[in-house]
Amino acid sequence: MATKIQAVKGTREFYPEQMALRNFINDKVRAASESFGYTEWDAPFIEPIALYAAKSGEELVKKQSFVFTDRGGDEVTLRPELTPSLARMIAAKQGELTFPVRWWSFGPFWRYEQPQKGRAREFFQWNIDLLGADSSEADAELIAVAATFLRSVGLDPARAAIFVNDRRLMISQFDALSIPPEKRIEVSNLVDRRSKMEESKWDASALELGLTQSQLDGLKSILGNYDLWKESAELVRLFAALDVLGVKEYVKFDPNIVRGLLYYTGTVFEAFDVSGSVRRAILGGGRYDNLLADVGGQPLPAVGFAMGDVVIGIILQEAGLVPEFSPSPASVLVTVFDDSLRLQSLALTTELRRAGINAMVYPEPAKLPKQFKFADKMKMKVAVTIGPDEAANGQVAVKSLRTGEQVIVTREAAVGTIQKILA
RNA sequence: GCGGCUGUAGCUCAAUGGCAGAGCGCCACACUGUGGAUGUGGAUGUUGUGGGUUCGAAACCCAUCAGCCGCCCCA
Repeated sequence: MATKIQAVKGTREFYPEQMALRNFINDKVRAASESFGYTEWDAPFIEPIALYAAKSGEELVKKQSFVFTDRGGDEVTLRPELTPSLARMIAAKQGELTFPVRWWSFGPFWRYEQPQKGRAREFFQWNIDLLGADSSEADAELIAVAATFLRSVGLDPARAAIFVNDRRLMISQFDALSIPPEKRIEVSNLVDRRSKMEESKWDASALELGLTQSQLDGLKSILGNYDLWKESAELVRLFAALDVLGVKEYVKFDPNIVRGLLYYTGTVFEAFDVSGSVRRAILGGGRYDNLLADVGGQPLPAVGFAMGDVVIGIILQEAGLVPEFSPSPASVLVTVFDDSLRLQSLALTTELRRAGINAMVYPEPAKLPKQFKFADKMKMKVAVTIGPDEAANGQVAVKSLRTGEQVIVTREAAVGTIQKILA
């Protein structure tokens, strides 16, 4: 008995309809990236686990990686993120690359997580980074790329928004409250969780962390102050740049955005669907000026972000923004009337292909209703028939499946007639 | 890794311990040279999987797998 082997937990099978969505996202990602002058690149899909041990955080390495020992005895993992590979590849050619470097990538990643809506163990991720510039305008450019993508897929500012903050600003505010430097990470993590917790519980956690009541009050007033960006020279410059980049309506300052990753040093941002059912970030990123030096390269400022395909895919489907799926890339079906005429149908199909038309021929003689039903289900636009009458007169029957109109034309005029219908 | 909910026809779901069903879809025919509409007929299945309780289990119990929700983490 054949045993059914299931797909691995947390993976997705891409039937043609899902593949079309993946390609749609990929196409828009490419267009947004290239419109700002970014070049496509990629890294290996398997990497030494040690690559992530340095900077990615224990959670990611110990609990969320697909680790295994290869036949040579080396510990390797399916890549859980791209940035460490980027840092290595940049560092290796730091002397010969032309900076600033603008690179983007769209490829598969794996994380051993509990799968649920918006989260899979195997997913595709867009990464885009600008290395070698530390200006607010560089930060603004990445945010503008993100906004350009959101706009290009049809998500308007009422539906999707990018929230921005700056870690430098938050640190100066923490300092003003006399929050000790060693508590910054814990306080940041607490800020990160605030939107998911009840206020009283959140207050209690803050006090448990060792904050005084007046520090807590001060922190809450910071997190409620949406004009705080005016105190940051960097953010003032950033918003001025976003204005002339034409994406200001997508971007809002939010002091509650801090992001979990350790390596961010300045601007941080996250995009959310503000009206749908998915409560997860669409994309997230920021400035990470220390990473290159941390992996052994020369110090190099950098800014970038990443977007997974799962959340954006759900949002696009919910919003009805996915283009209608076309079951076949062929727009023309050539029917096969009977056994004696099948070669004529094959020959005509070949002619259509040589004229640049995607065309398929029914693979065997069958009742015409069956063949027409097939063409209809495949959403093809034209059905062509060569029956005994047409064959005897050197003609073909060309039917537009959209209008239902059929014309009999000479064999020589067939290609031109079909081209006219498809135009 | 932890806690909860769910799993029945291709899909959406019904059947609360007593013969496993409906709608949609699918196939055939009406229609031997033409799709969408309509009508008539037909097939759906190891009730996720394995065990247990019971005269009898889709239902109750245990285990396991998967999906979903939450925690953790994050794209």
